[in-house]
Amino acid sequence: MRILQLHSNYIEYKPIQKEIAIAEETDKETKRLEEVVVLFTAVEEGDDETVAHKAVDEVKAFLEKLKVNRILIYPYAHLSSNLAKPSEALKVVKAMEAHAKAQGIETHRAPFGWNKQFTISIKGHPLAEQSRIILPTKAKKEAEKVSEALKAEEKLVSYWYILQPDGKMVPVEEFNFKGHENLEKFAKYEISKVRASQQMPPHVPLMKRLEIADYEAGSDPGNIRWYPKGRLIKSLIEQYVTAKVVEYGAMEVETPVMYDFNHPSLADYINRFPARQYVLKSEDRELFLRFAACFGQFLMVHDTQFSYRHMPLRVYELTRYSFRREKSGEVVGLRRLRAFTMPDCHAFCTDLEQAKKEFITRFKLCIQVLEGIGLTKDDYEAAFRFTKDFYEENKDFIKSLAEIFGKPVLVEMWSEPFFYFRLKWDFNFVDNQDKAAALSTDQIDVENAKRYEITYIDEKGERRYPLILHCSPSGAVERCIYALLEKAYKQQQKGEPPTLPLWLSPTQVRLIPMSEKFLEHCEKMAETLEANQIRVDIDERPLTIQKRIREAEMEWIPYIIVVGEKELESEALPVRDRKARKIRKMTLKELMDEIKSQVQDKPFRPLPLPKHLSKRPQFYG
RNA sequence: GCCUCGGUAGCUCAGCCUGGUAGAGCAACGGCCUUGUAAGCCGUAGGUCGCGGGAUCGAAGCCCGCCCGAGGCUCCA
Repeated sequence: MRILQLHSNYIEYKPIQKEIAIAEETDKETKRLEEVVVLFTAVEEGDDETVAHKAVDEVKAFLEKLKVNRILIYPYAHLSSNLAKPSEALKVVKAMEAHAKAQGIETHRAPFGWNKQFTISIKGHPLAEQSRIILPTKAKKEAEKVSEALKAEEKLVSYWYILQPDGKMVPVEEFNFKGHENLEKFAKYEISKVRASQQMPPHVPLMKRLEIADYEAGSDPGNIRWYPKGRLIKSLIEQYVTAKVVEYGAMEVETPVMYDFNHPSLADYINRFPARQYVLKSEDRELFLRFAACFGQFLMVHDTQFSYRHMPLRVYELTRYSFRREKSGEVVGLRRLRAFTMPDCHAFCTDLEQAKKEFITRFKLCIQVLEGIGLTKDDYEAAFRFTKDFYEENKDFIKSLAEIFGKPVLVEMWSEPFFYFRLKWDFNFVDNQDKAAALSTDQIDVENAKRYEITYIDEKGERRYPLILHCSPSGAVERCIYALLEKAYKQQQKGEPPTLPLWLSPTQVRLIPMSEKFLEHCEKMAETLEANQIRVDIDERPLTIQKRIREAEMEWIPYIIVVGEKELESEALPVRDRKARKIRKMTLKELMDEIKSQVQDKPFRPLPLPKHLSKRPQFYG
């Protein structure tokens, strides 16, 4: 809303003719007001009652200064190029009038929708002429864009159970959680939303101190800056997940990050997905940033020729980025971001039988992927979510999933379908604040093929709609890193040294020469290690050994070797092994074999920083 | 988004209540030390006290608004 506020000796105005259909009724008499503050007001798109109140409140504060208590609200479109619809504008203007009257201000209002003639005399004092811009509080503006799914979710009724590996389903309040403390925390988090956090999430100081990632104040909250070490870790996980999904049989593609809000299939889908979007304007279009890879892939497959012979048809994209405009109070560290990297893999299946089979393949794939990243079943809990109907018809199938998982699973059952899927599972990491965050997930989608007009040709030559499985095999990559850091912190709380998996450690081996004399020997060792695809660096700074050891330990470096006189003479190196918490005598060859055996099936990238510590900048602290 | 708390040197923080010359440790930089497995010593430099406004002779400090972060609420594919 824009207001031109004029402290006037008098104003005279006269309605001449109606400009729009919804113009208010009025007589065409000349009106005159004296000693009045005139508010020429333009109502803009997105303005609402709250804005009207805010505007009046601001004006009121001003009136008190001027010691005036008479206003004229004068609708005046020419102040803005982004006007609200007349019907909305009239509502807002009326809200201003009502609120001003309620505040005890003598309030007059010129009719809305008329072409008017006016004469005004403005007082000359410094405060007589002012302009104001009142913006809607963000909440209100967003409320207009909240999807139907979000609204539906508010009304959603869930029934909670624990599904045991043997297939028995027990109401959650009857389940004995002994030995399943993590599941208990997860269930509480999901159901009662109770949590007892006194501290800030430990991964946040860790991600900063380890120079992995940090907040970027120059962006929107939840958009993260990645330092070289973090970029390496993230990149390795990205490569790993992609390799596993390709191995499973998916075709990797790339699709746009932004889409037309008014595209018919998309607009409809957005309303079935419980998330908020970033919206941006470009020329006359309203675009939104994707929150998953579904759009691009569906639009692509819509144009694809395929039959039952090609199915299940598997399409994959690593979205860098997916955007979700989470509530600001929810965005935290690497747990919940507004821009994140998510592998998203869809499988188009002929029928429920094929979908179920594929679902099981992917379920196993996800367990494997997380394991590779460094998260075992002990680190996360599973939730299965489905409609009652689906469960009744597919009991054995759901039981078989629980059996594969091998641990009790939290079940959320809905009496009616609210979303576009009928069955969904997710793996959830429970962190040091007892909060849960979903990692891998898969869903059976029964709606979107129709919505996007995706069809395949069946054995009889007829067009049919496939079922679509949506899977993120690892969940957001940032969230995996969050889970690894939180897990490391848990280790530390138990008195163990915190570690990252060896294949993700930015430095795998650090060499510390006793003095310059031994630098050359270190260089040779480093060359050998590098030739074997091991990330090695050399701390040749003129600091004490103790200090350099300490810093290497604080960086969580898995292997540290001090090189001095003895190492020139002997093959046996004193390797400080972080995990074993001791110095192990071994040859370089033995060390290399040990490392290779641990990282063999994982991708490799070279050291992301200068090899020599003396050449290395400090990104944080 | 709401409520509460916080934002002071690159980092961690003191100073704020009770207004009057901006502090420490770590890091950086310069030097000494030449080191055998988690902090050696001395020195130098480093600050729009988050941003904007207000009251005051005078603001890091008091008042108001905004931005960012944290905890809680809410929400969570």
